[in-house]
Amino acid sequence: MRRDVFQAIADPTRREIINLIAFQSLNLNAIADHFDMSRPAISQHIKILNECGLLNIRQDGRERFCEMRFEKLQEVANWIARYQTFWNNKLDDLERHLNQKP
Amino acid sequence: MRRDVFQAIADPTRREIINLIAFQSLNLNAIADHFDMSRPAISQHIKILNECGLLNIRQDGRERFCEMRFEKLQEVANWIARYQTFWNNKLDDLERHLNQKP
DNA sequence: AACTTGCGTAAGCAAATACTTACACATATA
DNA sequence: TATATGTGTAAGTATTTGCTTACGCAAGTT
Repeated sequence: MRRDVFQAIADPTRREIINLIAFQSLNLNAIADHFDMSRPAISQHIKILNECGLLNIRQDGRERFCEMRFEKLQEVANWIARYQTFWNNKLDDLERHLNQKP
Repeated sequence: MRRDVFQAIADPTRREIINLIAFQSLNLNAIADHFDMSRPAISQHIKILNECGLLNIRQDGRERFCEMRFEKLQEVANWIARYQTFWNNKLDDLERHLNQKP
């Protein structure tokens, strides 16, 4: 059972959940209300997001509030950024080449 | 059968392939040599990467060279950037708060 | 104390995934 | 022409995934 960020954000439902809690923390039922899916299904998705560090769960009485953790998403951004730099330079070179006076 | 970038980069082997061709285009066998896996397996991974637009295939005689296409990876970066902005502001606010003179 | 609410988890299941081997086929080389 | 090389694809398979329903349990409410 792989459990990394790339795997976690591969699922559209989980990306939706991230989108929901990114700007406000919500409890599990509030999240589940947004989906045409059983509550346990959402519970399992949240478990996965939690296990790979994309969210924190704050217990408040019988409710559990999901709070986004951005650092892990940043890891993905960093992975992409490696190529981004190289690619931007390549595009710059191309542009310079095209702008060369004949 | 879903076929989007998030799904494509979820697999570690495919991320490795991206890493290999990001800086130099390689033919299929050259890519397959890097893995403890059958050539057809790699062929299938490349098919997926191709179908979701992460690479181009340039035919040269009997060889097929895989060339990275960065734009699709950029889509993932953009998705993350939405939260990045929000999150950075939050961190800035926190920092300002901590730096406040008492 | 009984009931409601919010949730986790187990069991079951269909579909997807990531491989394998076997084969086909075009392109180069002898 | 015969052979080697580079590759795609089909079929088979074990494992993983994403759901479901059923149940249990602790925290609040009556």
